[in-house]
Amino acid sequence: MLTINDASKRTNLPVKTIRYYDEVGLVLATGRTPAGYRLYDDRSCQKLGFVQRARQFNFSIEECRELLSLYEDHGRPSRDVKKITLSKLALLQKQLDDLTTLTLELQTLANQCTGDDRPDCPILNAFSAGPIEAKP
Amino acid sequence: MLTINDASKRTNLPVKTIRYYDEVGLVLATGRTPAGYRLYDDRSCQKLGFVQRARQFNFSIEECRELLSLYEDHGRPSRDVKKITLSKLALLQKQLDDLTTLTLELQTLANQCTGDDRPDCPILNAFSAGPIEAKP
DNA sequence: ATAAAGCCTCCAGTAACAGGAGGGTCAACC
DNA sequence: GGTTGACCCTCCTGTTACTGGAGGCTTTAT
Repeated sequence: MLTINDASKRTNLPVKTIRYYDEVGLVLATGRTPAGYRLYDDRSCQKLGFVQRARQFNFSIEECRELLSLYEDHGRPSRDVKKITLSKLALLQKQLDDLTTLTLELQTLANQCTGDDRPDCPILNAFSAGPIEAKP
Repeated sequence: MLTINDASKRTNLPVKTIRYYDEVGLVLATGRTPAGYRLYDDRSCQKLGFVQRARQFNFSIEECRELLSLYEDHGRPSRDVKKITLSKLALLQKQLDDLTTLTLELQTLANQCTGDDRPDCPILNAFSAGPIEAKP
């Protein structure tokens, strides 16, 4: 059995985060010492790692909870997991598109700006006037 | 002079948001009626629009404050604005890269998953095992 | 006169933790 | 046996940029 610090070292998750996951019931501590110290075993460390990777994929805590329960249930059809994943993927795709547009527009503005002592600035002009048209 | 509702209609910002910007001192109401109603003029509406567009470019409230003060100061060198913009651009680029990698990896996993009744699922396997290698 | 719409302030909640205060516990060392 | 130092605990606050709602004026229209 590992202390929270050992579990932290094994998973590379901050102690605070592990405590938080316990608090919200996402990954519960396996047990407690008589003094109240949290204890973790291999299985719970594995779950912590699972959550960590899912979080890196932008899955929310609630989505992680869902994935984890599917992960725990060995009879579940892979269809369920794929469905969640695909909807998350669609969301990521939209974020990606938005961010790309944003970056392009801002880049256009930065290119147009001389960046010298003169006060005239296309960036501020664009912000004060309205939506931006990016030139290719 | 416009009421907060009129300003909201003109800028397409929610009333709550305009009130919030006043509260944090980002765009102050021009004045108040004897009854305490906020009033906005053309200039403040223009500032609201400015902030709205800057926010769409992922500038934080604090960054908006900075940009707004540069915007207000007509003698400022465009260098200052460009500097802020470029550092923001670098940040956006990193977000973009991360998101791209993420999307690719998740897509790879989704493709590998049959999504049927069988319980075997590459997505969950990957999450439980460790980092993912995307196959081209 | 009254009803509806609009305005106000203040409070709570959101996501996912991070930081810190105040205090108990454990192992080692002298 | 005492004491340091590293850990651990809970509880509280703060973060970002709002959103929603309660309770209560004010204005406008009928």
